[in-house]
Parts: sequence; C-alpha cells; structure tokens
Amino acid sequence: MTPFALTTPLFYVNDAPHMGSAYPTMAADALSRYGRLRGYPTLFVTGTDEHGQKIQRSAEKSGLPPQAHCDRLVAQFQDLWQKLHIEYDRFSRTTSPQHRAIVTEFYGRVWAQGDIYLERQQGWYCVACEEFKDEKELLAERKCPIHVTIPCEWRDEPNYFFRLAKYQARLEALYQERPDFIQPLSRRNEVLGFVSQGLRDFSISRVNLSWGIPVPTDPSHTLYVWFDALLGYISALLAPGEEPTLENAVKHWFPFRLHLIGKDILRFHAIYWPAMLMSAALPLPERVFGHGFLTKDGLKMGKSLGNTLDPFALVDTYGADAVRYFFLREIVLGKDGDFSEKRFVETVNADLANSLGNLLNRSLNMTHKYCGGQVPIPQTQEIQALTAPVVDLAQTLGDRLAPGYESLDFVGVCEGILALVTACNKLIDEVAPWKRFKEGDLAPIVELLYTVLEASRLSVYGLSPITPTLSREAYRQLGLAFPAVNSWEHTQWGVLPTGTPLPQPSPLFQRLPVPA
RNA sequence: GGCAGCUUAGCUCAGUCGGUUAGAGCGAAGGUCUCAUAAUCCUUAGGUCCCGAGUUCGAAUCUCGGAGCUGCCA
Repeated sequence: MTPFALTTPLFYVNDAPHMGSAYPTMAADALSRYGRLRGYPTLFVTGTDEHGQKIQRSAEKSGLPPQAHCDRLVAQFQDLWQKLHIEYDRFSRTTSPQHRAIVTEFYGRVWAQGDIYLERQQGWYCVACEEFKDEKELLAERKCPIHVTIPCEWRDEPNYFFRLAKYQARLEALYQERPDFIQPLSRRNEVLGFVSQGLRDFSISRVNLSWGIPVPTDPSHTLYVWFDALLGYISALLAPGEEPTLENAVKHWFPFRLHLIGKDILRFHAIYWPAMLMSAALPLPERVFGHGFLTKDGLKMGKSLGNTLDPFALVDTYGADAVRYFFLREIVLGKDGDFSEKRFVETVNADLANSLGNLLNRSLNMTHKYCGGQVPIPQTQEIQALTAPVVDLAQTLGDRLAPGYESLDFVGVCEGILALVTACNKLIDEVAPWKRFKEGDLAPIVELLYTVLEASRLSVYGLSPITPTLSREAYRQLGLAFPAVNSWEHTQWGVLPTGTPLPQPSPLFQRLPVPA
C-alpha cells in the first residue's frame, strides 16, 4: 500500500508555541489518525526549525546558549503536543546531527548540478523575516512592513545563490500538470501569479551568522535558514539510529503525500522546495496545503495587541477533545477563522454534549432500563419504516467521510456525523420507547435501541480522528475496545455484537459552563 | 499602485445554469416529552442578499460604477 507520509510545518522556536502552531498540528494529527484507521502505512512528521539569527538573538536575550534555548522551547512544543494528544511518528529538529548530514549531502547534489553560485548581495535585511527587503517596501525609518517595530539592517555581503530562475518552466509545467499540487485554489492562484512575474534566484547563505549549518563548500558562510529547514522534512524520514544518508532517508516514505503549512510560508513550499528537489533529482510531494490564520474575537492575535490565545491554558481548561473539535469543526482549513470563547463553548456543548454525548447516554440508559443492560437482539421489523433511513445514513457514513478526510474537509466530516446523530435523536423521539415500555410493547424498543446504539458507534468511530479520547470512551461504554489501526471495517453496519453486556453509562462529554 | 478575492439572519456560513414565499447550524423566544447531561423533539421570530445604476418577463446570482474588508506582489 502507498505510504502516507505527511508533515506539519517545522515550527520556529523563537518563542513558546502558540495557537497558530497547534492548529495545523491538530489537523495533521486528525489526518494521520484517519490514515491509521484505514490501515495506510502512515508517517506523521512534525518538528522544529532551530537555526537563524532570530533564534540566536532570542537566545542571547534569555541569557542562554542557542542550543539550550532551543532545547527548552522544543520541550514546550512536545509538552503541548502531548496535552493535545498529537501522535506524531517523527519529531524533526534542524539542530540534530542527522539533519546536518542530510543537508550537507543534499547541498552537494545541488552544487554538482551547478545550481549554486556566489554573488555579492547588498540591501536592507530584516532579521525577523531572515530576508532582504526592497527599499521601496520599507516603512519609515526602514522598518520592516511585517515586523513594523523592527528596523532593517544594512547588509553588504557575498551570498551563495540557488538558481531558482532555471526552474521556472519546469515549475509552471508542474502546476499545470498537477492542478491539486497547491491547495486551496486561492493559494494556487497566488503562486501562479507570483511565478508568472518571473522567478529570481534566491540567496541560500549568510555571513556573520554562526547559528546554523556551515555551507559545505565554504564554511565561512552559513546556510540560509529556509534551505536548511525544508530539508528537515527529509531528515525526519530516517529511522532512529539509521545512517544519515539521503538514500536511506528517501527509500521508504518519500515523497511526502502532504505538506500542511501556513499560508505565510506557501512560497517556500510551493516554489522553492519543489525546485530544490528537482535540482537534487528527487521526486516532489503530492500536495502542499496552505491553511488559514486564526483571529481571536475578530482581532489579529499577537502579543503586542495583548490578545493571545494560550493553547496550554485552553487545553487545561477544556480538554484536548474540545479544543481539537472546535478548531476542526468550526473553521474551514483553507480559510481564516475566528476563535471566541463563547462560540467555542456553545459549539462544543451543542455538538459533543447535547447531540452526540446525550444520544449515547440516553440510548445506553434505556438499554439498561428496558433491555437488561445488554446490546439488544432485534427480533422484529415493525418499525423498519422509521429505522431504515437512519440505518442507511449510518451505513453510508464511512464512504462519505473518507473523501472528506482526504480533502482535509474536517468541517464536512463533522457535519456528516452530526446529521446522523440528529437523525438518531429524532428517531428516538418518534418511537418514544418510554411510552411503549409502559404499554409492554417491547419489540420496537429493541429494534430502535440496536439501531441507535450501532449508529452511535459509527458516529464516534468516524469522529475518532478528531476526538480520540471521546471516541475511545464511547467504545468502552459500548462494551468494545477501540481499534485505532487498520479497522475501517468498523464503518460497516453490525459491528456492535448483540448480547454484549454494557457497563454502567456516564455522560460522554460534560457540558462546559458558558462564559459570561 | 498592480493583480486576485470577499461583503447574505445576532454569530459562522450554503446558495447550482438568472426562475415561485432566500436556506442550514448555532444562539434567542415559546411549546412538548420524561429515556437522557435543564439534554431531546416541535414551532416561531429575525434578512434593504454592502450601496447605486444597467441588462432581463424575472437579479443574491450577469454587466458597469462606488464603498468597506482581506490576500499576494521575493
């Protein structure tokens, strides 16, 4: 089976992880979990980008050597991923020795292609962006238009350049032949527009910078952080302890099926990266997906504005499932989205507590009251006219969810599941087992309860890449062990065995208090 | 400044080739039920489809102009 390797960005460790880092990581984790359910050989890569002047300076500010500074922040990322139940397979660090070996070898290939040359570069340099800026785009006092408080520095230095312009035609052909290479479409159009203006070679080295990987052919230079960072994806593919060669790295999981990235780093992934791979004669990733940015209460998040959203606090307050669910359920991955605490609580309560959680809870409770606490065995088909549409919705759920997950349409996935859950709640009210029980009309109750228990199981199974803990707990309450790997047959109707004794139910997801 | 996109209910968003009374979810109000987590289920309210002009028998949808917002432009 085709290996399914995917990446988050390698996060820049100049500061503590923020919600913007957690967001794509939750999405990538959901997709990986889906892949594992399908039985695809899945490799989920995340990690950190640790070189560059900006990090060197952050380290100085906190009075630490750069490596110690990075180690401290990496621990925070890993801690957050654990809290959010992110199950990554590889954590790539650009300061690792394996990575340095991969970069050196990769550089050698590109060099041998004649795609690297030395030239003088002078101009205004933004350390925060790690980029030269055109004078005309600078603000007053030569401040960077992105980092509005940071003045750019004048640099006049020899730089090594990568012959990006040489790959213009091949890149344009790539975009034409593989229209899905860049997603969503709006991002693809941006790239096409950019490339059509004509590509220029880009600088891949810096002088006067010690925190990074030396240029193999000229150690007086340090590799530009982006050239280094992109290769962090490849070095992640080495198995632990494996000899760090390109051949080893790319033999099994390469090329990547997906790079999930923020829209701010699209250019590096959709233009520079494929060109670099072409130069090194390596195959290209299947798709680059640029996700949107998050705002809080309609405002851009940022420390200077004082409206940050601390992911640690959010998980500690509300739990991983709620956080994961909200961001994937409520925000289309390719678009910008807003977080407000009120909306967060309302959404999670409505969907996870009132609809899904309550469905399971009421179904299980009735099974205890009316059917002796065992998964009931339907004997008749009296109310088939009522149950059939629900059964149909449930049976087809898996087939409808699969394309949703594969296209990163988590909103659609959640909506599909919620539609089934709503149909179940409605069905229960239509059949009204509590009335029938008083009348001693038991057969339809059995029919109903098996239907809604099984439909609940299918719902939580389908939602499990997004809410793993909740789904596992729901399975437990249904008397089953949750099958996290290679279990897509659980999207079939009838997996819930009749006669199974059921444990005492308890609310699957507690309602959260609505903030004032 | 150039190019692209967006603006529809309190909120988040659908709206196909132009075609009856413009939809969904959440939120709000009222009701119902009692299996359940004051949950469920039903009903209702709420819209100058950003503004203006035009094309058309007919415009949220097409054209032009304007306003506001967003993205990309090394």
